[in-house]
Amino acid sequence: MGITERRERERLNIRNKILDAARELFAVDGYDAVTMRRIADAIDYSPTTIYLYFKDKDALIRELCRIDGASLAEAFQKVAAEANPLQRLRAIAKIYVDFGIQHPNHYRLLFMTTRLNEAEYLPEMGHGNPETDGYELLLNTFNQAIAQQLLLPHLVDAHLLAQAFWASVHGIVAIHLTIYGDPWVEWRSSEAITELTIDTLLRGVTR
Amino acid sequence: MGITERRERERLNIRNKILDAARELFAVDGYDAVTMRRIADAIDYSPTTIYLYFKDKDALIRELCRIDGASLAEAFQKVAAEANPLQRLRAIAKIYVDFGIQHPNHYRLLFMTTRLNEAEYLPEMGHGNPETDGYELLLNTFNQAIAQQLLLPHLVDAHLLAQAFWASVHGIVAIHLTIYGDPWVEWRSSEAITELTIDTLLRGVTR
DNA sequence: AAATAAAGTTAACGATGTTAATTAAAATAT
DNA sequence: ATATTTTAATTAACATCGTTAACTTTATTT
Repeated sequence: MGITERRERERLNIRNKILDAARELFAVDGYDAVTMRRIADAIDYSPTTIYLYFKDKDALIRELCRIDGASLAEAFQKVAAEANPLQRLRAIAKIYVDFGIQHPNHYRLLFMTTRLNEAEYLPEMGHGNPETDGYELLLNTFNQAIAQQLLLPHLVDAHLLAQAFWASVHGIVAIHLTIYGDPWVEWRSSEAITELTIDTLLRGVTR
Repeated sequence: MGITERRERERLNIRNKILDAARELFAVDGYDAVTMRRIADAIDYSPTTIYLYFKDKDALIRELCRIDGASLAEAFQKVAAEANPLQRLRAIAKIYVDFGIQHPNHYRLLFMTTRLNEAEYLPEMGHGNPETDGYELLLNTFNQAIAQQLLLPHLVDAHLLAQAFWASVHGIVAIHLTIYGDPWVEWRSSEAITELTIDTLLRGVTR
């Protein structure tokens, strides 16, 4: 059955060519700059061919971000080895902010847009996914911090803690990707903001 | 000269009708749902008439948000009366989050999109503008907190403090307007997240 | 009443995502 | 080997969008 295998291989090949062409446009100029016709031009296929490999533009770019988000998921995996929960929180924040700043358009799609049909994406939301993995890691870390009695005694809800922590770090990235640079603010560096935020949060949450 | 006055009045009238029609579409369904043709339909004018009153769609909706953002600017004005800087920070955060949750599409445009031609909008960025006013208020508040020696002695940069604070609060809203509700997270209420965040930040920043 | 200025409309352009109908290519069956 | 069927890809077209240019109507001024 080498014949169906080859076809599968060819199919995957074209699919990857589409993804690569889309990535080049997307990473630099964002969602709107990726048009079906420009992708098609880049790979010398007709625009409609893309629909044989992806349901629509949204599915294509979501897949792109899911794949490229693996680097974030990996970084999260690595940092899971850090024994000290509080140190791990620091590392998570840093990883997260770095990813957002270095992959602005990926970040925008992953964390700054509403998924229109949530139910459709639920199946892919298992392990290996940067969104779910990141939250899981954060949750575990806070649970351990609670278990090790590092936090103030009234702080017992790991979900609440994780979501507050996430919101703060997300805010740093989100601001960096939108209003950062607007001339009516004397901006400090995102690194400085991150550092102050983490210091403050950890100080505010520990005994 | 009652004639030019009346014309001015009529002109303003139509302008407002455009804004009202646009607001109805925008507030409920967001930027993309506002099309020139739908606005035109709603007010019984041709689509191109709108261009006699606004440079383009972006200018129209930005003006809309500037106007409606006045409620936020006013709320900020009121809270400026609060004497205690730390209490004022609490109030600012609450006002900010409330506005974002109650006017999601306005918030999206004001704080979650990049202004394409920054320079063009600089003139309107004076007083009465929710963005600049809010930041100014935040900055003043931190400066007072520093002056009153309420903060840790090494915290002397009001800009840095304001930006970190803003980022955290913005993150709460931003998450609420995008991934909040995604079923792979056991969400806590935005009020709870806000409260924990403010408590933690204030505890982390004060002596 | 004629000339001028202003306001508004119609028609059209160039994009975009996407679907339906059609053709080309490849694999399978006779 | 040839005919048939399945698969892959393309062409043509649609609906919608923001926007511009040319034209028409209405109001004001001379």
